[in-house]
Amino acid sequence: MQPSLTKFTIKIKGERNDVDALIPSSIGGEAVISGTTTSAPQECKIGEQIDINAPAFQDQEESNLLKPAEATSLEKVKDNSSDDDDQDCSNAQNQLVVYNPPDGASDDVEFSPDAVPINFLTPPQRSQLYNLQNSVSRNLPSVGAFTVQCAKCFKWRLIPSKEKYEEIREHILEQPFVCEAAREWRPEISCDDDPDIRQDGSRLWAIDRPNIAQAPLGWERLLRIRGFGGTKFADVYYVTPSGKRLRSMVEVQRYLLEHPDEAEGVALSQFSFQIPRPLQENYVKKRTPRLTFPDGSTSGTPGSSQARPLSWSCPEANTDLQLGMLDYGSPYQAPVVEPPSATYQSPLHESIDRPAKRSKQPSGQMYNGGYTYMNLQQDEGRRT
DNA sequence: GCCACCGGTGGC
DNA sequence: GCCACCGGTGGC
Repeated sequence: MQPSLTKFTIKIKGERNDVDALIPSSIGGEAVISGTTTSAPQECKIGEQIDINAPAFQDQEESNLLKPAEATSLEKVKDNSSDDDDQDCSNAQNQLVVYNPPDGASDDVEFSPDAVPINFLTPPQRSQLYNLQNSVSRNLPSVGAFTVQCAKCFKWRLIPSKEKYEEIREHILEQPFVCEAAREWRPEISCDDDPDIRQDGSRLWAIDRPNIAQAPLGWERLLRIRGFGGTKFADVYYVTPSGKRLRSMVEVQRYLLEHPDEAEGVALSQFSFQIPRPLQENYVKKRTPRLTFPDGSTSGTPGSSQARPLSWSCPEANTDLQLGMLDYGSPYQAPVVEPPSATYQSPLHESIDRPAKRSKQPSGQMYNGGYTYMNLQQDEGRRT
C-alpha cells in the first residue's frame, strides 16, 4: 500500500540562469523546471501552471507542510524570499517542488516524502560523509551519498552506508523511514534536528525506486551512473559471488542455471535492474522519433532535441520551465551523485576540479562500497 | 584481449 | 515514451 503523497512544493528563490530542477510525485510523476527564473516562491496545484516570476507566499511554518494522507495539492514551504508579484498558478502539469537556488546558497527546501534524490557531492563532501577513498572510475558521476526522507517531518537524512540504504529501501513502502530510525547510527537524532541535506543546487539528485530487494547474500548490486547527455542515466549490474557481472535478468537467470551452487537460496525476485531517475531533466538525452522518408533515409538524431517546456505559459515567465511526471510509487531514498565539476560549486566546500578527459582518467574501483566518486562529462566531452 | 561503458532498438 | 536487453568498442 503506497502512501498517498500527491503534494509538492515549489520554491523559487533568488536569481539564476539555467535552472534545472525536478521533483517527483508519488502519484506518478516528475516535474522539471529549467531555464532562467527570477525569484519568488509560489504555490501550484496539479494541472495548474506556475509563473515562476511572480507569486510568493507568506512564511510558513513546517507544520503547514502537507501531510501525506491529506495531500491533494501543492503545499507551501517555509520561505524567506520576497513575496511580491503574487500570482495564481495555472496549468502546471502536476505538483512539484521547484526552486531556483542562488549560486552557492543553501536554500531551505523541503521535499514531500516521496522525493528520492540522488544528489551529487564533491569528493571532500563525500569523504566527510562516508570516509571514502578515492573511487573515481573514469570520468563518470557516481552515487555520492544516500539520503532518505523522514515520512513525518520530511527532512532528509543521510544514510551511513549503501547496505543500510538498501535495507531501508527494500521496505520503504511498508515501513516508511522516520528520523527515529536513524538513531541506529545517530542516537540523538529526531525530527527536531535540521535536515542533513537540502536540495540547494549544489548536488544533482536522482529518484530511486522503492522496495528494491537487497541483493542475495554474497552478491552485490552496482549502480553505475552514466555521463551527462547519454542515452541512459545509469546501469545496474549484479556481481556474482564469483565476481562475474550480470547486466540483465536474462543473464541472471542463465547464470543461476549454470551455477547451481551459487543459485541455492537465490530467487530472481531478489534482482532488479531498475535504475533511478535523474532530477536534472536534461541529464539524459531525449530520443527523437526516427522519421523514415520515402527514399529510406531517416532523420531525427538523438540529442538534437532540446528539452521543451511542457506547459509553462504564464506571460511573465521568461523561463523555460519543464514539467513532467515521474512514475514511482513512493521513493523515499536518495543516492547522491557527484556534480559536474565545472558547473556546480559546492556551498560547503571547494568545487570539484574540472575532470580531465575521460580517456585520461585512471580507472578506479567500480563502486567502492557504493559511494564512489565520479565526475560528470564536461563540454569537452562527447556528444553534441 | 578484456571489459566498462555507451548506444540503439524492439517490445510494450 | 520507457525500458530491458545486448552489441560494439575505446581505453586500459
